[in-house]
Amino acid sequence: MSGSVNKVILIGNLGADPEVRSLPSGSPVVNLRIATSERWRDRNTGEQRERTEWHRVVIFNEGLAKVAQNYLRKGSKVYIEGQLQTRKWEKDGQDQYTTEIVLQGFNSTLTMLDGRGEGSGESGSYGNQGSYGGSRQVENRQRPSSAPAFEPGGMDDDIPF
Amino acid sequence: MSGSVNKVILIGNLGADPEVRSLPSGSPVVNLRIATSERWRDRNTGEQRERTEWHRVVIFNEGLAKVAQNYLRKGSKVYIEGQLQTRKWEKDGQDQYTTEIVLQGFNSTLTMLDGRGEGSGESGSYGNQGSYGGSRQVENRQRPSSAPAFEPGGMDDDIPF
Amino acid sequence: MSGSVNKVILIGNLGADPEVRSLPSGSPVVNLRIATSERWRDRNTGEQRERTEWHRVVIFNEGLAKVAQNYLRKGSKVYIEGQLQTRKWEKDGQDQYTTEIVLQGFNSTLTMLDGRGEGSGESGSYGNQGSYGGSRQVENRQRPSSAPAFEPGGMDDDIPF
Amino acid sequence: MSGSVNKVILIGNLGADPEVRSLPSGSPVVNLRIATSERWRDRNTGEQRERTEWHRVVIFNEGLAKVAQNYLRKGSKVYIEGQLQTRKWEKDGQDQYTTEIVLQGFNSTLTMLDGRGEGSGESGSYGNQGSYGGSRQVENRQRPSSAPAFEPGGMDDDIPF
DNA sequence: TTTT
DNA sequence: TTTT
Repeated sequence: MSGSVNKVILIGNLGADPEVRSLPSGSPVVNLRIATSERWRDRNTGEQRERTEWHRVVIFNEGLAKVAQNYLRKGSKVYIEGQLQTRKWEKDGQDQYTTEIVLQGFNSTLTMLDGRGEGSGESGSYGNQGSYGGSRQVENRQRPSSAPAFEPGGMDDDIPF
Repeated sequence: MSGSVNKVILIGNLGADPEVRSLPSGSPVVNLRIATSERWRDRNTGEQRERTEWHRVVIFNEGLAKVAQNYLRKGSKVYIEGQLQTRKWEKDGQDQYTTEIVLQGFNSTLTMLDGRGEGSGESGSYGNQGSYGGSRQVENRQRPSSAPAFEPGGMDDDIPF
Repeated sequence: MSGSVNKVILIGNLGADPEVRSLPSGSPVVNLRIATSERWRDRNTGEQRERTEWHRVVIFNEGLAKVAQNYLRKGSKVYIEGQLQTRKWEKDGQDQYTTEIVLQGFNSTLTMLDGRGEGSGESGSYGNQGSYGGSRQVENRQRPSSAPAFEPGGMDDDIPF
Repeated sequence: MSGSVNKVILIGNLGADPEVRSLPSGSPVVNLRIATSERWRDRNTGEQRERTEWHRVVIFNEGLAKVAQNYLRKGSKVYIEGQLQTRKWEKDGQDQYTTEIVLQGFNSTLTMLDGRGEGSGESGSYGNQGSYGGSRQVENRQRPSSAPAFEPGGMDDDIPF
């Protein structure tokens, strides 16, 4: 089927430092554990309630994997855009299924929302968020850099809006 | 943690008719199986490849549950907005985890993208999409119906844009 | 037409303190100016480039309007979900059009992404982000608070995933 | 500023055939007019109300521009993901501003939601939606085509979910 | 100017 | 007019 969309948008905090592996090809793959929480007041008891959801994020996109590896730490707050994938594996001869948010290729995004990588503390130096945004966009950007993005006029030249 | 977002957006087709259950409270709960697919050309072999992903959707929102029950069928194309939740259950004494897209409360959406409910054929009469969009929005809409949504002016009254 | 979606998602910073007005009904309306920026490296010159986009946000949703009024300040970073609306007005007898991101009713969201309301400094006490998330969700939440959200089982009871 | 997001998601119908122009560089640029509508029941009068919003979409992304040019017609239903940009122009010596949804570079999407290109009728042959999805993804896809996307295991090898 |  |  074409005409389908599979998109996940998360804003949350890392529950642990990123975990880095390598594909046989040498490409880095980064796994993140991200928590999102919601709070609400119970309608019956009136008390404050909270629910935390944990998400598995897998980054295949090389540029984003490097960003994650270099700038994210336990506690970092991130914005993520990826897609849902469920994979099957076995445990004691029994099928298991794991659903992950995959960042791969176009239409994947990772943006740091704190400039500090606050959290674990034992982090070392991993720069600021600016260097990442730039590097990622370099590889995907397509607008001709020398031409203006828009020219006056458009669909209705006389009454352009 | 506050300041988090957990959002899933899907456009896909139902792999089966909706499955309706009832909560102890009598509220309907609807389960959907939705397929999203992507196609691409293999970089090495040049051949066309396709991957289909199956998603579990659970609708707790009563208005949306009724829409799903009444208007969706196997093959229906839908737009869905919900959130990720993973629940734990047991099988043969072993923990299992299932991740679902939950439509519940505010910020959940379900929109039919075909006016026919094409697919199974044995569908019977389940109306058109218009009746749903209306009914759902009735219960959530908040703009005072008699007042204009906007008045001229705003942050910079003289140079409003 | 049914079957349509109109959604804007922004993460950016307020360029000024929120501007609060009141509808004839007494309901508060809050206007925000939000900046989003992107940086990239120019393909030809290799130099760093930046583009900032300014957005007009209008909050009709009462709960979110109060949050904005109480907790946001110039410089605050926010996540916003709303919809596009263009309104027409006149200036010197000439039609003008202004496009805004409207937060109104269901499917609107405003989330603070910094816990401090940093920015202007002369802010006074406007609490932490947690108090907002809760209050908003109170008015929209629908899951019965006493019942478990999920029961084991689902569409395929034996092979639940 | 880094750490910002500027995203628009639309599902709507074309109010007119796509309008194709060319940049000085020869790259095609396509303008679309897209309508989104919402219906609700007036709380006071109880009558059905409808509001249609018209959006200007500008496609700079070459692959998506070709898809739009070849497969979209007046009446076509599309899913669009782009970003907001407001540009300034002059009319009778007075500043005017136009806000558009721009599809450009990574993180832009255009998906046909009807397989027919229904609408104008005088369309000629513009294939099916499949050919587009493929071609677009070819140019952006990054997963190594020969390697499995996932290997069993992950962050917690023993308790993988 | 679309669509239902 | 924000932010880095």
